[in-house]
Amino acid sequence: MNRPNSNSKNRIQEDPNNTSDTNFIRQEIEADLASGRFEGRVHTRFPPEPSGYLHIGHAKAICISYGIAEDYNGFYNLRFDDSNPITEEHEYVEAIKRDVHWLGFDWEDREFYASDYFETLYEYAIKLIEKGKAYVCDLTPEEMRTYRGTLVAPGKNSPYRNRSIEENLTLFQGMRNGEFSDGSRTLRAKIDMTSPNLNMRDPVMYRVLRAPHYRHGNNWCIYPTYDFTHGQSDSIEGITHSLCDVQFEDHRPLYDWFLESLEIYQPRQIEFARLNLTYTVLGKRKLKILVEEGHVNGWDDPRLPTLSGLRRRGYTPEAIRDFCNRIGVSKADNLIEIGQLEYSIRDDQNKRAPRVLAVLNPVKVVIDNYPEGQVEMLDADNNPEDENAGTREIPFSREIYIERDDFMEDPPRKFYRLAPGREVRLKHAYYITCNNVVKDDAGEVIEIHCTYDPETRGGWSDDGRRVQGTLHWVSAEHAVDAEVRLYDSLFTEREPENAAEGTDWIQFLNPDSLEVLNHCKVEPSLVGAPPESRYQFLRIGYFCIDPDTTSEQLVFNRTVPLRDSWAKIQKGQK
RNA sequence: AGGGCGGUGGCCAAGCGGUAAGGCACAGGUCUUUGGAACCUGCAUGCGUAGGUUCGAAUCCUACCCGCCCUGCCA
Repeated sequence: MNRPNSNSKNRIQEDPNNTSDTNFIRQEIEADLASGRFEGRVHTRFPPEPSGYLHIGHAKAICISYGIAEDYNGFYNLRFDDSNPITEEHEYVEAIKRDVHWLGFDWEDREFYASDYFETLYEYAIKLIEKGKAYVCDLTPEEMRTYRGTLVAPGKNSPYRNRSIEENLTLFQGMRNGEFSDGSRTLRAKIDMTSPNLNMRDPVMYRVLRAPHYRHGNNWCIYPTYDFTHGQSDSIEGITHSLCDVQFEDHRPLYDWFLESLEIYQPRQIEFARLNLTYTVLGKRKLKILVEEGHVNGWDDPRLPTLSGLRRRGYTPEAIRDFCNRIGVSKADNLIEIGQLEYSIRDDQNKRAPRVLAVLNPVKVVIDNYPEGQVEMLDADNNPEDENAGTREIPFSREIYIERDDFMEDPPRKFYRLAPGREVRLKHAYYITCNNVVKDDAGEVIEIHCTYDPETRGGWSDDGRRVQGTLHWVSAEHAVDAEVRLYDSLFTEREPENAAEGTDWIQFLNPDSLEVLNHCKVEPSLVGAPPESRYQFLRIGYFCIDPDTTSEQLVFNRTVPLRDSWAKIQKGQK
């Protein structure tokens, strides 16, 4: 990792869009740096449990923890908090690593697993028993709940709380040796059953659980709880700043109690608010339900806010990091509008995505005065926002497809597109004027007849003539068929989880979140593009090649539509 | 109800006793071979409420109101 860095922080502070440069966490870290609290070190970590895929909320956490380590010239670890063998799988480890790398972060050789600390944790537990600070308890789960008390009533001491150190040592060894049945005994911290902080009411440190661990097989039949694992893991790794969700704020006294009782190195935990997004759900359990109950097609369904879903949808890591920088960091509850995320990908793709012509809902146009059989290759710039993007050639011929929405027989005011008697520009090609239309028996327009002006090649007119509209098109003879998947929000409610008292969020799934269009017409240059290639379909939106694409069939995902002020005008007219 | 943490424009978010940054959204406008982009303009006499301290308060004090989290041998 680069050492002294005097520039990266300044670079960030110069970016007016970045609100993270002055956030309260950085202020605390700077105070620690100034006071020499951690000998000037900054060492953070991202501690996922491998029981699901990463989502945009994790991206926020990663950007905060890793971004801070980078900016203060420190280090960051990736640690899997894998202390519950029931829910964890190796598949998730791989998926998480892939996503973190994809986001653009490299933890180098600092990849750790809490489960690798099991032996140390076991020794820590014995140390607490020896200090009289932990005891083996025989209460059943139900009994323990009763003894714990309530939010307003204090708990009462377990009848097993005063076992001798010797007996506790023997019993705990017995737990490890498999002498007791699952759930029959626990090791508990001896703290204070009357504490107003429920986490301090003699929390469980170890449970008996005969389940194979994905990394350690059947080596263990007792597993430490998260509370007894997390803080010590940070300590073992020499983390200076443990940045986490505000939900762990009242666990901090417990972590500190363990660390102080164990007399081991103590990191500083700082909490921030988790991300919430409109029209979706974030939260491992809910996402898992969507995937496992088949409401979506896997963890990488483009409608999901998972990183793999966003990737498949066409989001770039740069756009996601930009989003995370823009939303800032605080402790206040928040609900970010999905439009904020969309802004970041549009901004990113506007600068980078090659423009191509594609017609999603085609209607044929015949240019009556264009020579039959003639084909011209026309120059088209690949990206007007990028002067280095170059140009390509696209074929033009007598019959083309245009968007059905770009023609109206009886247009309203402000409709700048094709209509009988109207002249419009075909992007990169010619001006055409509509003469008449052919309809089928149902009255639907099936063919639009036009004439073109040969003097307007390239889309220019020397006589100063102005046309109101510019249409995208594709030569019928050269067009390639494609499947295009249009996505809308996964939920119909802004806050599916809070939409109605006592209702199930799943009922707010949007039945129209996926619309598949077949026989869309795209320009031939798109043949052979690899998955994840991203384009702007001119005048429509940003699209990305889906991995379902074969040599026979192109499949595109719509990442996000272009902003559409015509749609707004239409809405206002209704 | 006990504890913890929050409350600055529609959504985020700076602000740290000297008179409300910025982004998204929205509304106008300029420009335009994408109704895109870019550019310009507008958008909190107000910081949960009520008092108080002060020459001066979003910032300090007091009380109250509202929201979120905590009663897994999940993380």
